[in-house]
Amino acid sequence: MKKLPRSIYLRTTIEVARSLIGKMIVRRQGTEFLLGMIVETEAYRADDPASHSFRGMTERNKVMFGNGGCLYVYFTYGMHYCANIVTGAAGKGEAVLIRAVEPVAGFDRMVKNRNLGNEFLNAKGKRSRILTNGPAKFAQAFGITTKHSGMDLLEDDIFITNGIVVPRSSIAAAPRIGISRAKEKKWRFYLKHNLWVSTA
DNA sequence: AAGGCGATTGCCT
DNA sequence: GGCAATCGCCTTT
Repeated sequence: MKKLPRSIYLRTTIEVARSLIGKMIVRRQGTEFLLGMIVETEAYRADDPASHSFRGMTERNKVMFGNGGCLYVYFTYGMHYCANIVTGAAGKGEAVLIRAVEPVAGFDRMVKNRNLGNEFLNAKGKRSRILTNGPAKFAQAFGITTKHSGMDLLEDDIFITNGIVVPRSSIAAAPRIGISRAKEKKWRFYLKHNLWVSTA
């Protein structure tokens, strides 16, 4: 499968967030490949009080100000990692948070990465939702930590390819989750009726 | 130098 | 539905 070109990530952040729904994120762990279909994203703009970049560049968020198409991973609540795709040209300070994916391949490895019990192996439907139905759950299932922050998605460890074609009418726009500012902005996008969406 | 809090999760009631 | 866990970063003294 072919990686999405850099130009995809250089469009407006809202457009990137919406168009990533249905795309496939691929993680190579040694000889294993983990695949997930992106089903939920959130856009964070530079002029957005809810964005880490709102008050300018800091040691934590400097990756957000790099070139579009790189990974920005941050650590929060003393225990969780969240993964974002940097958007726009270098210096802009915008990104798209990956909030949820539907597991497509590497299910057993995801179970191990999440430290879940054997009862989840080969789990189907509702029982497996908990694998990747939230930003920190996705990051943990895919083995993504701050060590990967700054990686380029046009390289071979973590990248994104075309997935399924999703009609615009199948994508919902809603307020973002877990923020205290700019709550009214409908910059969360998700695949309607999908079981792995965090609020499903 | 210190205090508050977070783009969350999982457990408990 | 409510709340503890847990710590690095950012803001304020």
